Order: sequence, then structure tokens, then C-alpha cells
Amino acid sequence: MYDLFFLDFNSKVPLTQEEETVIKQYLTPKKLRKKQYLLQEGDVCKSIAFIEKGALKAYSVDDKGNEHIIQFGVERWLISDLYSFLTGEPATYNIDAIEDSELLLISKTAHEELLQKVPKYETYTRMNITGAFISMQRRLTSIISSPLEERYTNFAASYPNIVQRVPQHMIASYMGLTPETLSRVRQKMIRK
Amino acid sequence: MYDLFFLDFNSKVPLTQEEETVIKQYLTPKKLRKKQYLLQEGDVCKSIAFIEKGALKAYSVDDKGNEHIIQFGVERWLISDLYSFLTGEPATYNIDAIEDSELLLISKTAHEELLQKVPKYETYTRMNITGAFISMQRRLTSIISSPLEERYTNFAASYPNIVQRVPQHMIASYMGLTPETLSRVRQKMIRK
DNA sequence: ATTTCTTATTGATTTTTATCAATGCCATTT
DNA sequence: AAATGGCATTGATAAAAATCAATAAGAAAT
Repeated sequence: MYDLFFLDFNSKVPLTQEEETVIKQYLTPKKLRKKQYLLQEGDVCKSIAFIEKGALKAYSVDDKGNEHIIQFGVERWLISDLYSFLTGEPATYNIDAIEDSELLLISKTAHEELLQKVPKYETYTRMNITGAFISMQRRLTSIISSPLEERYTNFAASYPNIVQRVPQHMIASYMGLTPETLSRVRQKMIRK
Repeated sequence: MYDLFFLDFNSKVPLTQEEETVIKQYLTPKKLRKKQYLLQEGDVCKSIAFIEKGALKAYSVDDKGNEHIIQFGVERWLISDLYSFLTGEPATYNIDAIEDSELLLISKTAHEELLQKVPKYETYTRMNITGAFISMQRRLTSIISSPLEERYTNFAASYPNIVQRVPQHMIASYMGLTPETLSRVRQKMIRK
């Protein structure tokens, strides 16, 4: 249940056995069935979730009821509404499970105590957020500067596992397109 | 010359006098004239820059020679090609000065030694990157989910100083639009 | 087994945005 | 004072994407 988390942690910041034991005490396992919410817009985000198994999406919903996916999460990734988590403000995103999932939750108090007590946890956090920043910057660059086909190609090349596991209309949402448009872009590409 | 930097640092993580002295030794002041490069695509990004004065932009250039601005930076902000800085890979962004600017540079070795020697520097870094992540996430959400007018309104409300200081065609670039389109969007809004 | 739901595709049409081209303004330089 | 370059606006047209609507295939539920 904790395997992937510590695999990931150790790959970034090697831990002693004692440190692992301390950290483990702050983690709360949670299982989520497909379509269940981890977080609903308007609630305060109480935790950061490490994904041991499964797939989730974070998204906002506009006036017309359309979902706009801001982030996918699969094994070894973290998912959260970080702004709500850190400030205690109501969440602007929803998070739910695309597949049955197994998570490790880090609550606000756990997060704060870990930052205090385990210096390596701060390093781990810094590395995670840095990685997330860089990949989001890539995504943004691609959106503002690349033609559609290239954007899809890039995405598919960067996240082949997501393209396989997730329905196309969600990919379209993630790219800021309608499902119809993405379908047509793919047809064009296939014809080549 | 160092005032803003330590003002910002102390507001996030209070420092002792000794710590300030240590950190100061790792900072290199640099002045940049309008239009001068801090970084050119293809070069390795050698530093993170804290902006004491002025304004800069980070951008990529596409096949047709169009600039796509990924980030603006003004006083109290950091600017860099973080991926290049951290990995040593060639930069994919250019960074240059929109106005005459004064910077404090943190080199790679300075960054690494500071992370080692001054725990508060790691905290400061973590807070900075977290803030950058959250605002970029907002920007991305706005791009994939809001109509154009709203996006411009949001941007202008969030960064009034940038709207004032920076030519409109750069704002358009930042929003992923042509200057003509942004001009028309603004006309529509004014008429209301 | 059949019904329901989700998903993907396709076509016709409208809306949005980009492109191309021209103009005028203002600030700076000469 | 005239010339230059950077910038914003406007118009006409083309291209891209959204919308609306219909169909069909597959998976899941009853």
C-alpha cells in the first residue's frame, strides 16, 4: 500500500528506515471507486493525495456545465487543489476518480508537522512542486505557441499511458478543445 | 540594491542578520538595458534572477518568428528558465528586458550551496515555486475554460501594473492571441 | 437478452480568431 | 522640422474551432 510512495520518495531523497517509519505515520490510506469525489468545488481541500493506484482528474466546471480538466493524476503522482489546501479557501476545482483508485492522503497538519520535523520532506515537496511547475510550463507553452496537431502529438508522446487509459473527450477537455475538434484532428493525423 | 530581495525574503521567511550576510554573498547584481538579453534560447540558463527594478519577459519563438510570452517579471519576482537551470540542458526560452532593469543573480552553485547551508533558503525557494505554480495554474484554467473577454478582465484585474507598463501586443502574446484580436476584444469591452 | 449509458465519429452551419493590408499616432532620433 | 520605428486600430477575407444534430459501436447495468 505504501510501496510506490516510498519508492518515489527514495528516488528523489533517500530516507533512513527511521525516517520512513515517522513519515508513514502521517499518511492515511484511502480507496476511491470510479466516479467518486476526492474533492468538490466549494469545499476546503483537506489533503494532498499521492496516487498508489488508479487515475483521477482535477477540473473546473463552467456556467454551461462543461468540465475543464486542469490536471490528470495516475500512479506516482500527487493530486490536490493546492491553493485551497494551503490557504483554507474553498476549492475551485473538483477532483474525482476516473478509475478505482488507492491513495495516500497527507492532511494539512501532517504536511505542516512533516515540514517541521523532517527536513527531507521539505526537499521532497520542493522537488515535486518544481517538477509540476516545469511540466505545466511546458503545457502552457505548447498551448500558446503550437498548432493543434503538434499539441496533440506532444501530449501523446509525453503521456502515452494517459492517452491509453483516459477517454478522448477528457483529453480534449484537458487540451481546451471540444471532443469533436479533437476527433477531427486525430482523423487528419491518421490519414497521413 | 538588495533591499527588495530581503524585504521579500523576510516577508516569507524571517532571517537573522547573520543569515542575511551569508546569503548576500551569493548574490550577483546585474543591470540590463531595455531590449538586452538575460538569456538566449540554446544557451544554458546559468542563473535565477530576482528583479529589483524593471521588467522582463520570458518567451519562445516559433517557426514563423513569432514571440510567445510565457512569463512577465517585474519588481519582486523571479525569472529564469528553470528547466534549463536545473538540468543544464539548453534553454528553450529567451529572456530579455522590457525596461532598463536591475537584477540579483543566483548562480547554480550559489543555489546549491544555499540549499545546503541555509535551510531557510530552501523554504523560501519552496514558497516561491509554490506561488508560481498556483498562479500559472490559474492562468491555465482561465485559458482552457473562460471566454476571451473574461480572460482579459481577469488578467487586467490580477496584474494591473503589467497592463499599464507593457505594450498591448505583448499582453496579446501572453494570452496566446494576435494583437488584432486583443485590440478588438478591448473595443467590445469599452463599448459596454 | 435487452436496455441504458458512455463514447466516438461525421456532417452542416455558425462563430470565433487569424491573416493580410492599410492607416494614423506618438515618441525618439536625426 | 523631418524622418523613423514601434504601436494600436480598423477593414476585408480566410482559416480554425465551436455548436448543433444525428448515428453508431461498445461497455455496463438490469
